[in-house]
Amino acid sequence: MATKIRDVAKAAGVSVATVSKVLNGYTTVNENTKERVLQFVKDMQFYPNSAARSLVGRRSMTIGIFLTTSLAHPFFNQILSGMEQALKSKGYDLIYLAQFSRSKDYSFVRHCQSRNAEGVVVFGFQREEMNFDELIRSGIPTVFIDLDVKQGRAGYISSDNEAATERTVQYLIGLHHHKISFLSGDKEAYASKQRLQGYRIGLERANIPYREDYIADGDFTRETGYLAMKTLLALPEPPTAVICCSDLSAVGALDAIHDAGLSVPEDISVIGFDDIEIASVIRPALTTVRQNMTMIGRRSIELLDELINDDALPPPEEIVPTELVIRGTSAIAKR
Amino acid sequence: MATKIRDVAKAAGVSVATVSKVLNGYTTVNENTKERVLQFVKDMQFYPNSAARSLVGRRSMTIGIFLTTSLAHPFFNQILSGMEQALKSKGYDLIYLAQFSRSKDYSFVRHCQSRNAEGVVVFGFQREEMNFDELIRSGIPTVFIDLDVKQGRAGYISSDNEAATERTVQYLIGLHHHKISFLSGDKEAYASKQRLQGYRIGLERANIPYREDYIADGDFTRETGYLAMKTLLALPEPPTAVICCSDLSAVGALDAIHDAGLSVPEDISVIGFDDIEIASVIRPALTTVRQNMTMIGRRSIELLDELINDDALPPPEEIVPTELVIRGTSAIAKR
DNA sequence: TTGTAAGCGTTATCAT
DNA sequence: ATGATAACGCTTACAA
Repeated sequence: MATKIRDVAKAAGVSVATVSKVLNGYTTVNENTKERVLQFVKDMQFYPNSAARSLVGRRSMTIGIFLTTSLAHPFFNQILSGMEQALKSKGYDLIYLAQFSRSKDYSFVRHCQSRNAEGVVVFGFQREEMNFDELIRSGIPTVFIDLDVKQGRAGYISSDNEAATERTVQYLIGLHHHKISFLSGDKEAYASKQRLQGYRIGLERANIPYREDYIADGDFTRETGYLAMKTLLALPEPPTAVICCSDLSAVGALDAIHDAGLSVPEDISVIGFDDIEIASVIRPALTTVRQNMTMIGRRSIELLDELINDDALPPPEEIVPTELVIRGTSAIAKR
Repeated sequence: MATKIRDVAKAAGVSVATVSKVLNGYTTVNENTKERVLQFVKDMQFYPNSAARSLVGRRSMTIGIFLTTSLAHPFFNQILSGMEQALKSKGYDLIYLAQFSRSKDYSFVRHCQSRNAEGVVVFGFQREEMNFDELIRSGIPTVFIDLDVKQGRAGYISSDNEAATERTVQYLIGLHHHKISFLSGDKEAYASKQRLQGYRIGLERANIPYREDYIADGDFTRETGYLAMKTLLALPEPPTAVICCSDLSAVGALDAIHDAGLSVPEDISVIGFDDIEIASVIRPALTTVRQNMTMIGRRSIELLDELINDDALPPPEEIVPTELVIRGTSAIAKR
């Protein structure tokens, strides 16, 4: 059986109330008693039962996470790894709310409450995909990753998608590209929209007209990247550079380009997004926008912790810088 | 505020005990009352508070997971995705025990107890790396992934590492390779040991002598794969085929081979392990052993569930089949 | 078939 | 400075 507060109290010759006070940092306890109690807590390896704690309304030190694993999340490891540091230093454990379902009966809020989660991180969803309104209205501290919700007690964190593509466009223009395509991820995805926006701004700043036919649809996967690139190549005036919404779709685009007998970067420059491991492994290595997923993971927890500890705090909105990593798939435009 | 059992009872005009009985599947409750209660439970979106439930000794429906994220786990997503299905169907949520620490004071057991985890999955550790003895002795149902613990209430699940490399050796011998190297992962890792064992058996069955100098050290990463391959290439009689312990180290090996001015598969055949996305993206695509991580994830939860529900159950030991995926980095040995 | 009430381990209020 | 004790939301004898 696990050690209980009662056992510790008995051993230390004090009441449970005193032990509890020591553990909860009350200053009204004698220094000597405190020392003794702490010693027993340590020796007896007393870990307070979190259920009992939650029940009396004390902090549960639990953060919930809602996740779609059905989608491909090539970097959830990195996010988790980033989260871990923050969770440790703030003292939380993380509960993956697997019972989440898409059925009408399901309630985010009820689920969180039943698990006594103090706050929740949401990752991998699109805005309209789920009924997040109930969650947002509930006042449960929430941090969305890659979804711009900023309302009540719900804020978000994401990469600087817009700035990233704007910079990428500038970079390509610097290489004398004028026919620049944008290979979109899922058009409904927040990240895709932001990146498209940055693309438009980039062109505008350089006085290059925006062409509808230079926008190709995809959904972040290699397969759609391939298909989309084929379409672009079939254009009467195909692009000399293409900005992709993911490294995977960039790989698909590269496949299509090779199949068409063209070469990269001589004929066409290709830029990815994410900087997953694949990017540096393929030949030529992929020029891409590196997302700092570790940072996003860490900060998501830190932001949530702040939200939990201060209910007057306005919803956070944090944009994490990306970095253009120039490798072998981009070069000066062919004359 | 969240709906409580008391609220439901009041609304349905019964006692809390009756509601509880309905929820816990007691048969001693009138069919009509049951229906009515269930209707209210649904309408009022009543989710029982799991802390209160755990406290009275009922099931917490919580499974813990200990993980090293410090190592690279390119497929934790897949494991999690496999787990998800099983968690859903069995009704568990998964708590990531982030407060885990390597300090002397830390106790796996206490941590699990304090969180009321009914069982725990352990992934990414080596046997001697942590003090698992306390956990194993505690009687907490435990499933280790990729670590052969089978004792008390702790069992394990892993790929058929040994058979996998034995089959790979056979395959290479079928291609007339006789000088076959083994590029090890971390030598202390369970998976590495098993794979080395399979390699030895494979050679033995074909009456090919085992050569110490054909074994190269690594740690699953691209960097050590590169270094190890360099060493092998510097041998007076270099191998014509090399079996790597991960796809990443295979990529490193390929780099070294190219740097030496040799080509794959013409001069040397290279086989990876894992079948991560990179394997099918590189050119030539990597011949590799595919691990079914989704299956491992799903089964780890199912096994744990069985262990939880039957305390007479002997510790499980489940070996998940792998599959040799033949692509472009393996060919008939050069004459 | 239903209800009453004790108890799970902890915190917090109120005495002492 | 310390200790009794009610309360948290639920399950489960036991009583009715």
